[in-house]
Amino acid sequence: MPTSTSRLPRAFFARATLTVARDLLGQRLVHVAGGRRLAGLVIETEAYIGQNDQACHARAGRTRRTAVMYGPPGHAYVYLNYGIHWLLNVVTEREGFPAAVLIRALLPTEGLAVMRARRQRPDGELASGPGKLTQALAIDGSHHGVDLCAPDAALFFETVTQPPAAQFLAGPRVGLGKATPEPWLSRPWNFRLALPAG
DNA sequence: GGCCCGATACTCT
DNA sequence: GAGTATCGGGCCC
Repeated sequence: MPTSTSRLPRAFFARATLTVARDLLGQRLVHVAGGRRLAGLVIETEAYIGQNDQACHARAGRTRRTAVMYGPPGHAYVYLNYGIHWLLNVVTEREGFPAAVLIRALLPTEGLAVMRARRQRPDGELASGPGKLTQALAIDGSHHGVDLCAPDAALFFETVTQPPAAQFLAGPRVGLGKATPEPWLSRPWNFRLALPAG
């Protein structure tokens, strides 16, 4: 039972990326697909901040793929990784500055039956990774560039007034290739909630 | 439980 | 043509 139905406004995303990444933990990502709510609490995020960040896709400047990251905050930056997996990010900071938060894991809360059918995996692996959660919530390239703050958006974040009891952890970003130089490789820009039993 | 490795397609050099 | 913000199967403890 949702404790609130208010959506995270654009002002939430128009802040420092590290702040947004931390504050997104415990909030709810919702995709209304086929008339059903597919939703989960955000339990892991990762920040990618600006052209100087050598792990950020915008490190080579503005290209066709990264143009969305230079746009207004609150929009979805979705891209295909390894030719197989869609990864969902939310654009942050002011328009013109390329930065985003990667949503890396969710705790599924609504639409479990749909997610199980889509994933064909144990419940603990429905959305426990960036490629897994997009498959579970039916998020793909068609969502690239969509405004998550639009009143009629089918994909959006909801405010959770009672986040789950969990320990907050920060650590280095995951999955960066060896090509990523220091200090960017070890910046603790990965944030997660360690839930008691999982 | 762990490690290794192939899949697969898109972006930019 | 190389590299990639991953996943899951196969294999071996």
